[in-house]
Amino acid sequence: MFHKVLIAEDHESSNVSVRKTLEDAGIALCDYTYYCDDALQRAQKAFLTHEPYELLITDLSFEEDHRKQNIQNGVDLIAEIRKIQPHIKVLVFSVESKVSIIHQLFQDLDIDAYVRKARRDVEELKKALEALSKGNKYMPFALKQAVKTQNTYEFSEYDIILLTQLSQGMLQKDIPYYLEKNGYKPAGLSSVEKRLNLMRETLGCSKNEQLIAFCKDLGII
Amino acid sequence: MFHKVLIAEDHESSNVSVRKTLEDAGIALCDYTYYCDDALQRAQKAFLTHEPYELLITDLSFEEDHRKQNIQNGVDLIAEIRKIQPHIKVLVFSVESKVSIIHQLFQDLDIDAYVRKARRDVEELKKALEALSKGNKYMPFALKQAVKTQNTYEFSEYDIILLTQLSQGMLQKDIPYYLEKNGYKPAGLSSVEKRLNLMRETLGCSKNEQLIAFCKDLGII
DNA sequence: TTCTTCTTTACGGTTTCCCGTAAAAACAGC
DNA sequence: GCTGTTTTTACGGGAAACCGTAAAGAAGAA
Repeated sequence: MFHKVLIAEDHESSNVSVRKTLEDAGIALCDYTYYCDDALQRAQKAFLTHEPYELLITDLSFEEDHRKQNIQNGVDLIAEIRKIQPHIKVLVFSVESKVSIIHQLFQDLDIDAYVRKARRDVEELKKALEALSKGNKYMPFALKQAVKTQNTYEFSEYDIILLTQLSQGMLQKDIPYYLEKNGYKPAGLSSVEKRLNLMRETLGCSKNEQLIAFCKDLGII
Repeated sequence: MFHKVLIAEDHESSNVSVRKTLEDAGIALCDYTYYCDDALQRAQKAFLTHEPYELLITDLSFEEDHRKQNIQNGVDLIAEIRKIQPHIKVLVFSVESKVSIIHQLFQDLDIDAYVRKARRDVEELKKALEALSKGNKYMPFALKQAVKTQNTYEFSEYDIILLTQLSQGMLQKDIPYYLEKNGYKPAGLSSVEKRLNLMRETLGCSKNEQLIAFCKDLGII
């Protein structure tokens, strides 16, 4: 089992639970922070004093408040800590449920475990710790419970620009001008129409209003 | 301070933290459930044996899983428990941050406290318990401020029907038929147009897409 | 280069939406 | 009953969106 663990989690209630879980698992030395910058600082210090953390447990989203932060989310935090300590194990603990996003964490950041904040999350945390301490990865429900809906459509940056502008009240016919001014291509009205049509078609939306509502629900815009 | 508290919270980690917070506050008798139906059942039983709960702490959203539930969210749970025990105090503990939704909880369900899952949530829980035990309500600071500055526009049931239908892809011109079929008045297309126009005007939206996005953000639809 | 293929744009017809005006209906008070 | 007010509906012109098709352009391969 691990000896020295670092927790980065802004929600106090989650932070407490993670700590308690580690305690129950017999991990005595566990430090915690509510901000990414603090976490990085602690990791740096621990590494320099030759007492590095073996495991980082972090959330993905951190809320902004009065304290200005350089690092504002878990992904960046992981990247920064890995720069100074490439082989630290990482467990991500978050509410995120989109398979594609979780998959990216394993693929791009090479994280070691993902536990979703959900009904049995403490139980899962324990299992994940178990697996990690044995040198295994832990990616539980990720591929099993394929998240609901046929959200197979991949929204491009271009799509999101269109949706954002629409949702901010820009007329469709004015979007070409906006696109051109900001250097996005294609900029023709027909292209805009075609793209919107494709999105509606793919997602089974008959009108733009429905499309906007759908994307709002997905948190894309 | 309270003597008997019931917790309904599906996330195990949050559930644990709330329990620990109550414990620290010296509340010995605290039961917890991960499902709404279980919570209702316990409340019923406690009430019938003349040992009712004094306080309900509940989340708003409960995730579905293999266990089919009659009650699927905190709002319904509160309503059901209040049917049998109208004066039970209620503290809602949720990630919801939309002012309009929280405001509705106080207004329509007459809840006694709201604590948002966030950076200092355990601290806030303690304060809320303190306030409640003294017979006070506990509102997040942001809400008190926002109550005044909140957009004065009151969404009627009729408005929400229009917005909902639009967001589900119904053509504007088909809405009169729908309204008439379901007995809503007025049902004329002009009335629909006028109402939508008023909403856009009042909320500073130039297009329906923007209106839908706005209302999605507010959590109205 | 030329040819092919794919992407982007331009254009026209149709539908839907937007908005103003006016008629019709509902409602209140007398 | 009548009269004035408000709400609802009907209608019509113009703008925007929608949709199909065809032309223009870009990219790649021979």
